[in-house]
Amino acid sequence: MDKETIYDIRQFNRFYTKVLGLFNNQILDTNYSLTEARVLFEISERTECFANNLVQELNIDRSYMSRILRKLESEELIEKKSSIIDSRKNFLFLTKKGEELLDKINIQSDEQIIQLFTGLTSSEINEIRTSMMVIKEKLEKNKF
Amino acid sequence: MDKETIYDIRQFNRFYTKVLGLFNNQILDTNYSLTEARVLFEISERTECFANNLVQELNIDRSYMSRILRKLESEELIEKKSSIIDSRKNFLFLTKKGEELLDKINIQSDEQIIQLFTGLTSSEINEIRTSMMVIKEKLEKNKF
DNA sequence: CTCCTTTAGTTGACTTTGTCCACATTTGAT
DNA sequence: ATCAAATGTGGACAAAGTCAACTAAAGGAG
Repeated sequence: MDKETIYDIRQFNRFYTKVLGLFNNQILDTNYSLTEARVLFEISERTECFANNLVQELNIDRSYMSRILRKLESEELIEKKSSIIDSRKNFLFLTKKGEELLDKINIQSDEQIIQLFTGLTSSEINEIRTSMMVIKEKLEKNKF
Repeated sequence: MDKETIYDIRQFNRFYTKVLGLFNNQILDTNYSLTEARVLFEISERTECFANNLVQELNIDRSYMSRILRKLESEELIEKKSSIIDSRKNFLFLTKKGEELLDKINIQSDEQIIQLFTGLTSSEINEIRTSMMVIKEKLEKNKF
């Protein structure tokens, strides 16, 4: 890899840090943090979800995850149900209230995306989309 | 924008959060945080740099920035020199020691990039690079 | 089965990171 | 001359994240 390529990639990384930062700091008008939102999202995406899946997927310390989950449980956004097969594990799932919150967050997140792209032509949007998929597919197959 | 497009973009954002997270957690064998590294980087990139530039570019609270700068100064990585034209402002610049640290961080960052891309062919790497530049240019011209 | 290692999750104590607000000083505009 | 806005500082605090020790259960190997 030549210097220019590395330079461009690092520049992109700095740039995209800023883009993502924008979203994350627009902490939506719920009282929940990005991390909590991501936890809810991951729980809803999985048919079976344990704390440890989240720890790995979101790269969060397990003690910290434990506290996050306890908080979400105390606010009745999720429920834990101990597994019969392996009683160390707890199945995690969203409550009705948790699903509603996630819906709300999803709507807001979609709107953030729309805002970011407003002003671009649909062919430009498509170019970006395609570019994103290229990056994701190639890096994913390589490392993730 | 249709639902599928928004979906793909959000998926990319989640994915790239993970990629960036990898890097950020690896500021390893210096005792400095990613934020401190970014501050040093920005100071070195600018011919004239004031605290407020950093606050805006890096999206960091100004009281927090004040403390970061004080820490960096106390460790002799940067120096402040009060502006004659506007005595509220301090010119910021790297000391020799700061430059050396930044060099070290840059080398490590380059290596992280190389690691991430090892395993891909050079045409794949080029596709990714081009894709990144498309995304950056289009979004930058639109919003940033 | 028993012993041992590994895995899942919890807790306490702590550090780091980030936020909010009030404040001093200085500048620039009217 | 006055007043609003900009720049940076400091106190007090809250949120986010880390580390080590611990319980308890599960999965072997012999």
